[in-house]
Amino acid sequence: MRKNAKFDREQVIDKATNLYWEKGFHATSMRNLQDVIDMRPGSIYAAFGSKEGLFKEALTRYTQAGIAQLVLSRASANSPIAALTAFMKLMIIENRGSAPSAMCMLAKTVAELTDEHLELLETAKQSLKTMEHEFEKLIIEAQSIGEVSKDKDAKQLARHIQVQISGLRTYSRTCDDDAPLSEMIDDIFAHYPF
Amino acid sequence: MRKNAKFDREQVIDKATNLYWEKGFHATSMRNLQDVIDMRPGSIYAAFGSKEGLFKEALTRYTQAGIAQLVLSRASANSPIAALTAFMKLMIIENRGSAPSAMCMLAKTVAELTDEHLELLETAKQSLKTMEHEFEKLIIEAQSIGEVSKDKDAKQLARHIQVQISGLRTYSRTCDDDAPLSEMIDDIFAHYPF
DNA sequence: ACTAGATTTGAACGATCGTTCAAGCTAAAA
DNA sequence: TTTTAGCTTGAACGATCGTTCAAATCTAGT
Repeated sequence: MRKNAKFDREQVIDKATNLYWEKGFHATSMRNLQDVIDMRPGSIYAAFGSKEGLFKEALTRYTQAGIAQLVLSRASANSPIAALTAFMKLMIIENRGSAPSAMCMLAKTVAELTDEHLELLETAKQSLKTMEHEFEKLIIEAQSIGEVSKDKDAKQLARHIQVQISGLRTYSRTCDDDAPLSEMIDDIFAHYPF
Repeated sequence: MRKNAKFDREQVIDKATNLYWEKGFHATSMRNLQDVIDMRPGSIYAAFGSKEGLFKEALTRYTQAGIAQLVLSRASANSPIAALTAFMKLMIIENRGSAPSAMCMLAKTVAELTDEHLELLETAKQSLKTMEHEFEKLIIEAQSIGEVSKDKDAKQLARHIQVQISGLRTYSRTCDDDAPLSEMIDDIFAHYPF
């Protein structure tokens, strides 16, 4: 006993996440993963159980990274709404070229998977709800400092943001021009329901 | 020659479209398709060339059906905006249970595919642009009858609708409740940018 | 240095993938 | 009725799929 795994679990999950994010669940083969994370099948199955198991960890990792990025955006912004704006521009515009996919991995997953992979589907749905709740917390903060009216329903506003992100990231796949995207993001917080 | 194909090409493409729409390109196997459309591989390849060829025809068929539905909505509505509202409620809420997927097949395709299937990806992107243009035509009609201000940019409004549809259909995958969806659709045309 | 137990390796499994094609069938033309 | 050209059939192809496991390797504890 006592022999510890020699691979860096976090690094491996990161690489797997990027591949899954780029190609989707079905188009990613275990052999693709073997190459990218530089592990042999036996080790992968010992560590993660199955292709689904590794994907599930990738979803979790992706969600944690998303929340961390939102926290980071809040830290470097002057207000909650400024943070949300910066976060959206980062996800939708700035990272468009460098990220594995312009799509949100969670949205891409709920779009791709069916009941055939119910557990993964539910995990992705739950993660989207988690992100929505993080948006809601920022909106409540905005209300507490008077940046957003207390008359508004924070849940409704959070839902609105979630819809806009999904819509804009899908739309960004069909247009190369950044300008309308940036304009639309600014408009979100300048008009109803804000 | 003289011997005609005995299968009904339109019916076959319809069935293939529904299967591709439900499962996506990669998760749909030629054997799944063989079962659903009741043709043997040789006939399928003679008629459509490849899995990609059949998918391309499915995308085209799906787009034509979408446009036809929009025309139908316009015919039974009193105004262009009422038509757009009805169309969105139909796509996003009413057909949610009966359609192969809650997602738009075009959005699902641009989310799933990468440059590895460039031709299909471009076809789907183009079809989304086509739908957006159809929305624009309805908005211009709305402007001509005074339902929408002529000061507004029809292209911008059409883009806005496209984003809302993608966003709402993705969101509808994560929530079972129809009420917020219906409310959000009504809100689109009651507030900025309309 | 030796042992023991965990990890890693990579060949191999049966299943399924997209696709092909020779043979059989069918129906219009002769 | 025979011919003939196009359509249909389904077995089969090589490739690749997700996964397994016995053997080799490694390292902490003695």
